[in-house]
Amino acid sequence: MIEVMPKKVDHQERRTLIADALMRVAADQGLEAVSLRHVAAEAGVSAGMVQHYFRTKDEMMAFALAVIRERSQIRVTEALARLGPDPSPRLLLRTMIAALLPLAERTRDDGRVALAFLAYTAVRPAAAPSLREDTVRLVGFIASVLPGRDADAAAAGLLALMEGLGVYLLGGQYTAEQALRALDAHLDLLFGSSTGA
Amino acid sequence: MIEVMPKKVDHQERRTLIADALMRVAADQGLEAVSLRHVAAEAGVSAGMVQHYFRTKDEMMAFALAVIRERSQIRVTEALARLGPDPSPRLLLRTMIAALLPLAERTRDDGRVALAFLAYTAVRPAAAPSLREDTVRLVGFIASVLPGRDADAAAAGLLALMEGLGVYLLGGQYTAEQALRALDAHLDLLFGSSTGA
DNA sequence: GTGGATGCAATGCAGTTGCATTGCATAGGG
DNA sequence: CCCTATGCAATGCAACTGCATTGCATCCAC
Repeated sequence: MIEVMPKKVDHQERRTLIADALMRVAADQGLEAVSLRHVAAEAGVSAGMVQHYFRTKDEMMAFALAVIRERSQIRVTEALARLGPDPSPRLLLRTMIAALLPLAERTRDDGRVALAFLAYTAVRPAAAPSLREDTVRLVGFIASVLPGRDADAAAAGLLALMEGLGVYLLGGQYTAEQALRALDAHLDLLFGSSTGA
Repeated sequence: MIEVMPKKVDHQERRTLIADALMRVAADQGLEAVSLRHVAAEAGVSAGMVQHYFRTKDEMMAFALAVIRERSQIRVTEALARLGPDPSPRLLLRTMIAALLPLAERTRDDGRVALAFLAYTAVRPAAAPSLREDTVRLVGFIASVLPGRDADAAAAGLLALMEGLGVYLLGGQYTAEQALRALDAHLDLLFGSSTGA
């Protein structure tokens, strides 16, 4: 490696460990409960160590956000990989969106944190560009597999539908079944079919 | 009046004034920046007065949330009133949804605060029931004017689309034009037409 | 008047925040 | 064998938090 490294610990691993703790705290007490000491306690390390790996709180937040984005990517990739080769566009989209929705209890925590960050970046536009990038890429991809004219608007709509379903799932307004029914109904419209899932 | 009232000020008006300040603070610094003193300063009153009108911070938050919900109601009602009598279902829905979206700069602040509260209640389910109520009512109303079978799922989808558009508008992912195009495209699908707005 | 309720300001307090600083243990490289 | 870079703990600090308390000015009922 290039560095001189008279060290022994894996820097990146430690940072991820801390980011995990931050996400746990944020998931059940909100982003506003995230503090150096709080995160440190949750991670079972000293507050000083957190400061050692993140010189500032914002740096820690930014890293956590990056972790979340990365994990979403991975979830999608895995879900798509579990499909056979050459799935139908409709199944592809349904699988991808279902993978991103906070449907299971385990993924709800991630969703809560993501939602908190959404509100966070709506006010502190510092980290917004990266989210924007993700969205643009997703819209482009969805549009590329959608039939019909004006695929861009339809793709934007589908993505927004997903986001809204996610929000309502987290707020308890929709049940998982309702959300999936709404998604399937929308896919029915887009693909002109009337088959369920 | 029923009360003994040896007072002179309008209690409700003061509370609304304070809630306004809270919303201004939340809109451009986030809900986590909301504190008694901060809100008081923004409202141009003493911190003690804020405590006088809201015995606890949570009480103040709850009141602000109620104000937001009420204002949304009003915006919708006004927008619908501006339509003539007997508008087409499609125009009705489009008008209603457009009234709820943070399209203009003025309404973006409200949207930011609403989004913050969404994340807030996703973690503190205390105020969630009232939001749930709103959603159920909206879904019911939308379903009642939608054509086609499975109007419930379609209504849930349309509402989720709206919420997602709102989120993306706030995050800067979508422009107002993109959001409206996506909305219209979706309405096209629902109503089987291909006319624009 | 006078008594009591009310509107509001001011202050105090314990707890928490982000961050800077200091101290020390280790561990390779020279 | 030193010695310098690193990992990490501990402490300190000013700022801030929500809230309780106190004090005073006003105003209405009597």
